[in-house]
Amino acid sequence: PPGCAVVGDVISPAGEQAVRSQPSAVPQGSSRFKGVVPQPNGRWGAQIYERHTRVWLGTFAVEEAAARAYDVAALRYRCHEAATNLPGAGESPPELAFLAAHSKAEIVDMLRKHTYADELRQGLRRGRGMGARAQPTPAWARVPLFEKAVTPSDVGKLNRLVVPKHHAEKHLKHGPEAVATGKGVLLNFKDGEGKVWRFGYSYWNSSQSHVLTKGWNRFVREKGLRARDTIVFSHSTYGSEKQLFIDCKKTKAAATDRAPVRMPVPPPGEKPSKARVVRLFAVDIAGDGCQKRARPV
DNA sequence: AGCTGTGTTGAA
DNA sequence: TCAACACAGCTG
Repeated sequence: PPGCAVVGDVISPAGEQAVRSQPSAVPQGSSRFKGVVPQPNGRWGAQIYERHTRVWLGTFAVEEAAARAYDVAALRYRCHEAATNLPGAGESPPELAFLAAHSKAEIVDMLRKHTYADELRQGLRRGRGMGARAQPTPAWARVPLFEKAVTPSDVGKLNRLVVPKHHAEKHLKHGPEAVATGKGVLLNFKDGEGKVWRFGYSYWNSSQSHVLTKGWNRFVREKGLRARDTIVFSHSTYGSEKQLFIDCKKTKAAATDRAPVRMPVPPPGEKPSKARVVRLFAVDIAGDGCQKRARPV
């Protein structure tokens, strides 16, 4: 049966880009959706406010996608009182449980990376109601593909990882159409914690190199990846769906060169939840949630 | 070079 | 709290 390939979408086939007739700023006027703002290039941004500050939810090619992102964030931030855009939002108890099982920062991160749908689906599959956190795939369920010790430029400002040619051609083959268009593909990976990462993967003629591009810098930041650390690629052993994995082996850091690990888009007023978070039955129990609370105006 | 997402403002 | 507008600086 169609096992729903998770592996790669072709990057926006360019059919969706609305034709911009007027070069003036913000030609779109405004959106009919709450939390959705037009971008100068005809795309759509999504944002939600909390505590006087804006939390950016990412940009989207289609207005409805931005509206959906706002809905998801609103359900997580405001629970029942959430005013949502699209019909049916918030009517799925499993999704609500999934939302409750993740911190605001995690949900926002998924929205900005466009991995929310994937992670929700996988979370629900692993299911069990509220326990729907991502889970690591054990080593025995994977087959190693290749490793690379990252170079300074791999973790620098270039926002790209050079994949050694022989490894790329053997393990990360992408369709010829993707190469032809020069656009590349988007590849989903999972890390050791079961978190989904999405990277652009393309071939740069200028440098004759296969590279992981879009999304790579985020991975570097969040993992605190530094030159000479090693990243390991693998894929699942079972199923024909080659779920890809990426993990990093940090080199033993000298006491002096600790890298500050920055967390992704920490919305103000909330602690990032990566490392040790107070969690009970997979639910945050810090003052983050939607418990009833006296609400003086 | 183009785009994202922040700075900022004024209205609701 | 919210979106309009402008644009610095990040990203592909």
